[in-house]
Amino acid sequence: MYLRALIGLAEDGTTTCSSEELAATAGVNSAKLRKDLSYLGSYGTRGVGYDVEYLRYQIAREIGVTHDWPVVIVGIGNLGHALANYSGFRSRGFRVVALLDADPTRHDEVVAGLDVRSFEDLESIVSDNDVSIGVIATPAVAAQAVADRMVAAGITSILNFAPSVLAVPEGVGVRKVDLSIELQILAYHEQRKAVAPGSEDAS
Amino acid sequence: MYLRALIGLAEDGTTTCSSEELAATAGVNSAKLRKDLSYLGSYGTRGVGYDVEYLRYQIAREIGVTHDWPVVIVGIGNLGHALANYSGFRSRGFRVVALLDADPTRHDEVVAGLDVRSFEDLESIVSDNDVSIGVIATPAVAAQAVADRMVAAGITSILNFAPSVLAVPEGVGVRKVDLSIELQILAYHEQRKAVAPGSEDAS
DNA sequence: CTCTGTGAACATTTTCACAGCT
DNA sequence: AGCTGTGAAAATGTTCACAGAG
Repeated sequence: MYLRALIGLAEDGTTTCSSEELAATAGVNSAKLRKDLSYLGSYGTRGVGYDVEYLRYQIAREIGVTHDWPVVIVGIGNLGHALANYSGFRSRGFRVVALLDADPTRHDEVVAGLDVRSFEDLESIVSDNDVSIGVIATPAVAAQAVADRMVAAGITSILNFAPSVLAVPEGVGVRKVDLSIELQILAYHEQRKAVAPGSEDAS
Repeated sequence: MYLRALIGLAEDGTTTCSSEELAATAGVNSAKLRKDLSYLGSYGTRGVGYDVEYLRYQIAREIGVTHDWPVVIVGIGNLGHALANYSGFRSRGFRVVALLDADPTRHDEVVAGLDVRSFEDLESIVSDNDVSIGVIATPAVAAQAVADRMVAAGITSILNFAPSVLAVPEGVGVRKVDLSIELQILAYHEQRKAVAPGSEDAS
């Protein structure tokens, strides 16, 4: 979040910023921002603030986005399509090296300049491109099998868009994005507003 | 999460479950699950567990997904496309009533059985369908303007996929989904593994 | 005099552990 | 006997408030 905020400031031509400004841009409290950044080291200047470019580089280095990470996407339905075309990945240091789908009728398609390949090619793609991050955009029923195969092929981080909890071995990282849960959270607050109008936060 | 886990159990024919089982399905600790559910009331039976259907209904009622929520999606690029077609919304009580895009060349298109309409129609659509939830899938630069217009039209909850922090009035709920941040978190853990192999969690 | 970096205070979340219901 | 519901404890996260650097 801070990295993105810094990139935004840099694009606006800002060279220096205070914790207050950066916190506002990122949408957090300035004390929290300073505490968070303090864990990385002392990259600010007292009485002045932070140098945007310098801090940006330090954060990028810390979180490991100074070099490209090759990524494979499995499941080229609507969501896989969108992910393959999502420019935010490329601009943030991720390079989609392959799109895989179990459905052979999709293997003709070219999406985002890559042709959709067979899921059978997973192992060779992973070893050839040294891939350690996989994205699952399949239906829920297929997700666990895809994850197992990814892990067997040597992938150690999985971003899961399927609405299912994945069981993976120790040492494999999984993050889940569930679009409908986000909407349900909004609906919950909507309902509360309707029932008891008054105190409500905007987070 | 618990609701989804319960739906999964119900589909498998399970009629009763313990906090241990449900927690495992949802991927959390059983004590946490019991504490969470206790805030809703005492819907379990000591010595037995929870009735799947009963608990499912109680949670659905609590979070407000017993009736349909009309939703509008603004920005029908790749992501908007995917969201419009995402079956998870419909099955979880959300009904996409309109797809809007500022680009007139897209107004011919029919996506997911709905035709893409002009962003100018926002106000009438919101009032005609009593919409209180809006989804922003536009580029970052357009997001704030779209949000402002949504709020003016009467929308009080926004799901934002654009990588920008939205400023909204008190009382308007915003949730943000940033796909590249999730990948960055995985990359961070990958880098840590490479540097200092050993203790690593699989969350 | 301004703004960072940080110990200490405060707040929230998670887990433990067990009383008590069925 | 088995499992929920829940106080109390532990862990974690956030904010305050100020010493001290520039």
